[in-house]
Amino acid sequence: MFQSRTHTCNELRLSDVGKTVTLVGWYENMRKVSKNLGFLILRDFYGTTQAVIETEEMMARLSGVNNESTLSITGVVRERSSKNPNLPTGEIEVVPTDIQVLGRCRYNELPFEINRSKEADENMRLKYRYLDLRNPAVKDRIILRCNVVAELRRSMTEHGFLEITTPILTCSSPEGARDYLVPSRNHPGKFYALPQAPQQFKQLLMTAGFDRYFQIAPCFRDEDARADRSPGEFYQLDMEMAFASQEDVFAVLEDVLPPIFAKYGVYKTASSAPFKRISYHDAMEIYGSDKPDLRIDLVVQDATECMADCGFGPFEGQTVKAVVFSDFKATRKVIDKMCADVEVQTGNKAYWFRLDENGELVGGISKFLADRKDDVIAALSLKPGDFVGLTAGKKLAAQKTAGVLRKVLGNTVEGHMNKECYEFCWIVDFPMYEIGEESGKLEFCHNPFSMPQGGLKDLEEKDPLDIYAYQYDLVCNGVELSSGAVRNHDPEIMVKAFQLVGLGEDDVKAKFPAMYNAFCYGAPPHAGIAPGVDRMVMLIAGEESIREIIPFPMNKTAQDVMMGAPAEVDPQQLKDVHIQVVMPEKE
RNA sequence: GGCCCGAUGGCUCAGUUGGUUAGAGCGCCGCCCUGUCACGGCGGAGGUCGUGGGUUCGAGUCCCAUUCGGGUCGCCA
Repeated sequence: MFQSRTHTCNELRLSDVGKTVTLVGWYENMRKVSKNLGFLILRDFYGTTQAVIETEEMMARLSGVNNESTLSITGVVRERSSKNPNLPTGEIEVVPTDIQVLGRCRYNELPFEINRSKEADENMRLKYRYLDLRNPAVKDRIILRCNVVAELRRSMTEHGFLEITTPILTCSSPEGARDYLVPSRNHPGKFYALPQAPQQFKQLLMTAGFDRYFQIAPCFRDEDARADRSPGEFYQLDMEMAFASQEDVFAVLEDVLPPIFAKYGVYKTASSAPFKRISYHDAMEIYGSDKPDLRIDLVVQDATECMADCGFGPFEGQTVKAVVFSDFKATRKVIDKMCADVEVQTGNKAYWFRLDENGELVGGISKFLADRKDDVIAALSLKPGDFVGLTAGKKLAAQKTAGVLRKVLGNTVEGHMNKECYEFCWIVDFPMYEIGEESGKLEFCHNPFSMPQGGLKDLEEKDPLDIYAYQYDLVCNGVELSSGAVRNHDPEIMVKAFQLVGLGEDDVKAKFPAMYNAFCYGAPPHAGIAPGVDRMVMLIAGEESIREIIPFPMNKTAQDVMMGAPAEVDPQQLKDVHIQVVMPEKE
C-alpha cells in the first residue's frame, strides 16, 4: 500500500520548512546537473514541487524510471538556496528519504511532449487525450468549464429555476436535424431517438405547472462539425418560464450571464443589461449577419444605386454593398489577403477602392468609377483616407458577403475593433414565414411553434411574409449562443399557423401529439431559450476550437479515436435489437 | 456531397528551378557537469518524404488518382 499524501504539489511554503511530508504525482522531468545531483519535478492536479536528488541511493531509485510515471516521495522540506519566484512552491524543495514508483510509464517516448501537447496533431491529441489533459494548459480549460457550469447552476437556482432532467431515450422528431436512433429490443422495428433538445419536455413541464425550469441538457444532433460546433453531442443551458414574455426571458439572462463572463472570461468586461436589441432585418442590413460582432464599429451600406451601370461586370444588375473603413492603413498585400479570405469563407468575391489623401479614387475597381466620383463620395459619405470594400450579388448574398468582409476588415486592420470585451445583443423579430428556395412555397422560417406576433388576427389578415415571430437569438462577439422563443401555447393559433403552410390540424397532432394534446388542457403562455454551454465556455476561455473545452471531444468526422467509436458490434447484439446492416455499395 | 489548405524521424517544421549523402529545434539514448528551474556541454540512434500510378536520365519537389486530417459551404427547426 502506498502512503497517503500529506500535501499537494502546490501547497508547501517557507513556513513548512523542516516538516516531513509525502507528496504524490507524476514525474515530470529531472534536471540532472551531476552524477549525484538532480532536480526532480513532481506534478499533480494542483501544481508542481521540486525534489532535490542528492544521494546515490535516491538517484538509484529513479534509474530506469521513465518520465510521466507516478511517484510517491517522502522527505523533508528545505529552503532552497536558489529560489524561483515564478513558482508558488519556488522557495522550498523536498529532500527525499524515500521514493516509491506507484505507476510505471512503460514508454520513454510519448506521442507528444506533455507541456507542448497543444501543438501536436489533432488526432494524436484525441487518441491520447488522457496524456493531453495532463498538460496544465489543457486541463485548466476543463476546470474553467466546471466553474462556469457550477456558476450557471448556482445563478439559475438563485433566480428560482428548478433543475429537472428529461429523458435521453425519446422520440424521433420530424423537424430539424438528423436524429441519432436507438433500436428497441422489446419492440421490434421501433426506435428511440436521442433528443436534439429537451424542447417538448420543457414545454410540457410548463403545461404541467412548473414555473421556472432549467437544465444543463445534453443534446444530440447527427450533423457535420465546425470549429465552433462539436459533432454529435453538445450541452445547452436549457430554460423555460411560464407566464413569461420575451422581455422576462431577456431579463434573466442579462442578469445571469455577464457576471460569469466577466469573472471567468479572458476579457474582463461584458455588456450590462439591457443588451442591445436588433431586428433580424436591421442585423442583415447593417451588419450583413444575423450574428453580428458588435465589437467592430463598421457598418454595411447600400451602394447599389451609386454603382449602377458603372461598367464593372460583376456589379451588373446586382445588389452592391459597401463597408467603409476610415483612416485605413494596410498594404496592398493585406487587402488581397482579406479579399481572398472573404472568398474562401463565402464563395463570393470582394472588391475595393480607396479615396486617397488627395481626394482621388485609387486602387481596385476605382477606374470604373471615374465618371461618378462625386456621387460615390456623397452616397457613401467618404472622407480622404477611407477604404471601401464592396460585395455584389443577389441581395442576401451581397449582404452576407459584406458581413464577412466587415468582420475580416475589423479583425485584420487596426482601428475599428475593441477586442477586449464581451458584447452581447439580442436579434429579435425574425420573420415567421419565408418562401422556400427549393419549393417556392411558403414555409416556416424557424421554429413552427413560436408565437406569431399579432396572434390569430394577423395570421388571418396580414400577408404571411409580413408576420414576425416572437423568436430571438442571443449573440455574443459574433457567435450565436442561442435561439429562443415565446412559444405558441394556443392550439387554435397553432392550427392556423400550420394552415398557412398547407398543413392541417391532423399534421400538428401527428407530429407533436403530446404537446398538442397538452395545450388543449389549459396551457400557460411560456417562453424560453437554450444558450450553448460549449460555445459560452469557448468564448469565456478565448478558444478558437470547441474541442479545447470538451473533456473528451470527437474529431471532425464524429469519431472518438481514443475509444474507437463508432464501432461494429457483435452479431448477437444486432439480432437482439432486430437490426440488419446493409452496407452502402462502393462506387 | 462541393470548395480551400495540409500530410517529410517520436513531436513541430524547413527543404530554392526537378539534380550528390533529405536538414533544424524539441524529445529519446550514452558520456560529462555539485544549485538547476525551457539547466548546460559533447556524442549517438532514428526517415521506403501518406498511398498508388505517371512524366523524366533523375521526383520530397511536376501531373493524375486515392486515403487521412483541418477549415468552409450545404446542413445545424
